[in-house]
Amino acid sequence: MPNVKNNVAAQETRRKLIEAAGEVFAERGLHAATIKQITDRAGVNTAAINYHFSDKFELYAAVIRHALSLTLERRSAARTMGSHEQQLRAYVAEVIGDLYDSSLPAWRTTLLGHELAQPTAALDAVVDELIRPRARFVQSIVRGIAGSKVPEKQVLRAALSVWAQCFILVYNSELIRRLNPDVLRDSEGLVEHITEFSMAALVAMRKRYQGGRHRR
Amino acid sequence: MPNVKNNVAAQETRRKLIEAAGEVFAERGLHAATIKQITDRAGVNTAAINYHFSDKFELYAAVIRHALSLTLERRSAARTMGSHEQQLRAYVAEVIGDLYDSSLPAWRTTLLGHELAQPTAALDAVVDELIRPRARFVQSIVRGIAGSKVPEKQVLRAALSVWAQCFILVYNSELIRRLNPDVLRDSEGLVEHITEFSMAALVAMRKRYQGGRHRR
Amino acid sequence: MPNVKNNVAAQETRRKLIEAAGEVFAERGLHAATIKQITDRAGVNTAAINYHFSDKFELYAAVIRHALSLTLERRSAARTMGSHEQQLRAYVAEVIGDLYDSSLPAWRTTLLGHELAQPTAALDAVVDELIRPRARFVQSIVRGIAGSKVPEKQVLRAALSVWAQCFILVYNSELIRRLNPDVLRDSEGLVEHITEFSMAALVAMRKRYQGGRHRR
Amino acid sequence: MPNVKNNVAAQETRRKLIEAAGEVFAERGLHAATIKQITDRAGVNTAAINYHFSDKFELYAAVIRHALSLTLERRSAARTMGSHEQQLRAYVAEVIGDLYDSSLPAWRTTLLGHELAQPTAALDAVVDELIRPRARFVQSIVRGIAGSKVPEKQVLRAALSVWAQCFILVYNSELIRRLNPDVLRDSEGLVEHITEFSMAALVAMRKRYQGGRHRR
DNA sequence: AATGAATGAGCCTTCATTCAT
DNA sequence: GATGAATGAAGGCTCATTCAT
Repeated sequence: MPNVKNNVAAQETRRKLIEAAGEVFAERGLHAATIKQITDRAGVNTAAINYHFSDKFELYAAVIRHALSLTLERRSAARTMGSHEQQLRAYVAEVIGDLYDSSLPAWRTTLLGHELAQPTAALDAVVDELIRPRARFVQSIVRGIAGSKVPEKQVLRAALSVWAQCFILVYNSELIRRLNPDVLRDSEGLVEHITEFSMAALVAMRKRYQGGRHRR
Repeated sequence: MPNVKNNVAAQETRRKLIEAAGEVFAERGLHAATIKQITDRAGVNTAAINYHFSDKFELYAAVIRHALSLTLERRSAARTMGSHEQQLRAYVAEVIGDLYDSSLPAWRTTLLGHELAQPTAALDAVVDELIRPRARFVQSIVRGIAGSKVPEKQVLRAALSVWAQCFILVYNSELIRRLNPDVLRDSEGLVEHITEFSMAALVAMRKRYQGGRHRR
Repeated sequence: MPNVKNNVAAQETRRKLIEAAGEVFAERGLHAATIKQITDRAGVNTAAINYHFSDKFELYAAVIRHALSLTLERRSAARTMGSHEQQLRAYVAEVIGDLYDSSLPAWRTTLLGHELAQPTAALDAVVDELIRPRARFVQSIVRGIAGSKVPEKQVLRAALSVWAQCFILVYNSELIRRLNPDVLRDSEGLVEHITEFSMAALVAMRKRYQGGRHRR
Repeated sequence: MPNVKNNVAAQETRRKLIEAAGEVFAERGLHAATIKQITDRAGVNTAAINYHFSDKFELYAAVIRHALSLTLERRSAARTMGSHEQQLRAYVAEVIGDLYDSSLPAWRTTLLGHELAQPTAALDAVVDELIRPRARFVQSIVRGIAGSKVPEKQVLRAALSVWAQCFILVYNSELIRRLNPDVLRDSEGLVEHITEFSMAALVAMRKRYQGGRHRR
């Protein structure tokens, strides 16, 4: 039977390690980060990683899982209610809001961005649990707005167009910051813009396919 | 001073090293890639890297520069001619065409994608020479389409929306392939979609700001 | 001062540790065996070894002492009775019987064999308490059979010849098993063979030195 | 095409490493020996082991192979000539002579003794190339002396008796030295003793089975 | 220009041991 | 008496780099 008090201390050590590892992995990447950098930042001994996570890669996987759970917890309950436009706006707000939620560690999106660019074995979980469901959700909204006349292929492309505008901001925010830091300052303006930009395009798409007047 | 024959051989060795390094860096990333993997693939001795590039990082920088030059050479002369819509279409085609040009090494966009996600000192060159000019060019097209009434802030956001749709496909193609491989099959369809989607949104934006009827 | 109940539990833990350690040390050797392997097999906590034996080497010494005591307990009372040949047979049976006594743990002879091949500080006890007394005893039997005319040097050599035949079987049984597994199947036949083989040689030696006809 | 001069230097480094490793492995055993102890004694860098032998275990295997080849080279050409007794004497002299050949490194038999007591993956080669052929050869000599009437089972046991007397001296010489150092002083006396002791026993065995007077 | 050999620095990991409970 | 947690020391190995040729 585990000692309760020690168990609490152990959980605290795990937490400190994951936090420190998240920062270091985000700064340097999986390979360039060293165990010593992580344990120094966490204020524990090097061997603690082996004790709590077996090895460096298992720690990395735990960090990714943690980053994932933090992001998933933000899922808005309100995003399936209201008009299509309201749903779209809610979704965009949810995704972009990730960037501005100061209660979440800043390394989270950076680290997931790395993982998406340079997949390790941990990628599958990220895609399956985070990316794909969001992409699917966008597809359903797009279908709702564009109407049933638009062929599936076009819906997929349009969903990609919508999703890309959000994805770029979250997972390539460092690049955006370099290109155009001002654009990130106004979170609500961004949400509004992406929603209107996409709505206009989707409504036009709907019209194009209404009454068989579509070109292709 | 090296004689001509040796110089030719040396150039050939450099070329082989850059080619091999491009592949290995794209597969594993800067830190995880080892010099031995690169020299083995290039069929040369380990010491050759230090001889030709002084160290591993210089080789990496040379590879990035090479990838950059290959991409920049594709710049279409036609993209500044014709109507705004034609210009937009030409631009989208140019960027997306990167992915489908089989005369270029496949590791090129992957490697640049890594660099954008996990910047090294080489990032500045990539942003300055490749990304920023393209972003600026998109802004000018967007301004042309949206008209002078639209505030600069909105133009920047709209340019981001257009640019994001292309960027995602090129520099996160591996992710797109996982999510929805079919969408990448039809290059021309993609170009057409992005152009129409963006045109519709931009035209709507123009209209919204015409005659002072705009909301914000 | 520990109470009785705990003391009994403590003795049980010690016993389990020695048993488990015997097996693991026999399988892997002193250095390759790890404390975790031992405590896992014993079903106790890692710290138990330090608590009961202060350190790994003390545990090893305790295991050797235990193996020694198990072997010494087998000493046959009958081996000093009867004719010289009977004594010899009794001795050979006693030593070889070690291998076939299923009430003893199998790791015992293996472990002692390791210790003899790669001495640690524990070797002295093994030689002093187990090996040397047996070697001396063989010498006395050989002297009894060969008679007083045979010079001491020859008796020592002959004792070595007798002792070697038994020693090999017990402490290199794994090697014998690889070379000729059948020979180990018939314990009684082995005892009989070694006795007869040695008796014939010793009797011949006695004859050679009788009446001053010896060569050297 | 490898540079000849460097190649010679590389061979010299390999030789120094094997020599040093032989000593250290013999002193401490495979696991207790450290790479640093070996490279320090060889006067080379730690990484040299990786460069020349991949890893510690491959070095160990190379050392065992080297020890084996040194021992095998001593195989006497004369041992299959002359009478059975002469053959037996030649064989015993060959095996025991191993111990007294000062041109051979002293760690050789110690190391092989360790390997026989605590087999690693390298054991197979030792048994197959060194031990088994010698055991077979002893069997053939024993058969020659004992005659065709003696059943195979008895020949195998007798060969074991002969072989054990030599084996003990060579591969447990450290133990013998502790028990009775004098006996090792006179190499020729030992050879003579083992030959005569065994001959007497084998001749007696032959007689016992002649004319069907044997007991079992 | 090119290469085989060698090296120093550093990394991940293991392990026996200790500490607090 | 027993244990979960933590740690310091050390080991094997990898790797970029350098050196001599």
